[in-house]
Amino acid sequence: MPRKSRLATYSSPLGPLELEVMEFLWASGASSGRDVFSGMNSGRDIALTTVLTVLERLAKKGLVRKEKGASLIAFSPALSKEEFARTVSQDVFKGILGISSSGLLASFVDTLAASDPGELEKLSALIESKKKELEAKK
Amino acid sequence: MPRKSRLATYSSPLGPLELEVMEFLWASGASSGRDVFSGMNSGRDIALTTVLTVLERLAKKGLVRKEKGASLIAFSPALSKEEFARTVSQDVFKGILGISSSGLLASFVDTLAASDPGELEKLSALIESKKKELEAKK
DNA sequence: TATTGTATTCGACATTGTGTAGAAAGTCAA
DNA sequence: TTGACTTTCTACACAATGTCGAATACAATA
Repeated sequence: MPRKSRLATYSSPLGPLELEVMEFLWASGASSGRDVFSGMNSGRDIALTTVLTVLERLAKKGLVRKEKGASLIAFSPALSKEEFARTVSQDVFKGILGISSSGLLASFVDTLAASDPGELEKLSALIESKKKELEAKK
Repeated sequence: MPRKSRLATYSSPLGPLELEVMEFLWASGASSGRDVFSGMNSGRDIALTTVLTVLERLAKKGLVRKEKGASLIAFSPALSKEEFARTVSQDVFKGILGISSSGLLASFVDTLAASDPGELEKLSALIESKKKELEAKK
C-alpha cells in the first residue's frame, strides 16, 4: 500500500527555496515572475524557470495567488507572513503537544528568551489576558 | 546543483510509521523487533521486515539504541519522549521565530490554552524565573 | 551433521516533495 | 512576420519514507 499522507506531527510546508520566494513576496507584494527572479538575490545561481516552477507550486498549495495583471501575471502572497506563521505554528504546536507537553514549555521559553528577551513581556501579558478570558467563559 | 539539506525551517524528523514505532518503544521500553511488530497494533497490515527497517533507520538517526540481548537484539529509545520533544521543539521554535515572531506568541498561548489551560500557570512561572535569570546575568 | 525455524541484514521498488531547468507554446509590439 | 519575452510543460535528480522479499546467519534439534 502506498503512503497516505505526510507527517502526522509537525508539518513542514516549505523548502528553503520556496521559503525564499515567499520572503520576497512578503517583502515586495505582488510581483511578476521575473521580478521575483531578479529580486531574490540568493547567493545561488537559479534559472528563471526554476523560480516560476516554485511560484507555480506555491500557488497550487494556496500560499500564492496568481493573477493576470495588465500584461504580465502577478504573484502575490495569499497569506501574510504573520498569518502563515500562525497557521504553521498552530499545527506544529499541536503536533508537539501531542507527543509530550512536559519540557515543551521550558524549551519554548528558553528559545524565546535567547532570540528576543523582550518578547517575554509580551508573552506574560498574553497569558494574563488568556487567563482572564478563560475565567470569563466559566 | 543538487539539493543540500532538508528543510531550513521546521525540521520534521519522523514520519508516521516511525513515530508509531517510537511511541511503542517509549511505552514499552527495550523490545525485540518482533515485539514491536506485534505490539504495534496499527490498523495497518505491515510486514515484520518493514518494522525492522524502520527500527534500523531510527537507529541510524540516533533515536533508537540497538543492543544484543541474550539472544535477540533489543531496541530501545535513545531519548525519552520528553527529551525528544524538547529537541524537536527547540528546532521548530527557532524556525518559526525566524519567520515571524509576531502572532506566534498569541498562537502558542491559544493552542496551549485549548489543550491544557492548567499549563498556562506553569508557563507564567517559567517566564518569571527566566526573567529573573536574565536580570541576574546583567 | 543436516534440518528446520527464526533472526537479522541487504537490496529494491514506489511515492512524494523539492530543486532544477530546457523545450515548447503563447503573446505582443515593431 | 519576426523577435523577444512570458508562461506552460515536461522531465530529471535526489532524499525521505513506506514497503518488502531474498539472502544470510544462527541456534536448537531431529
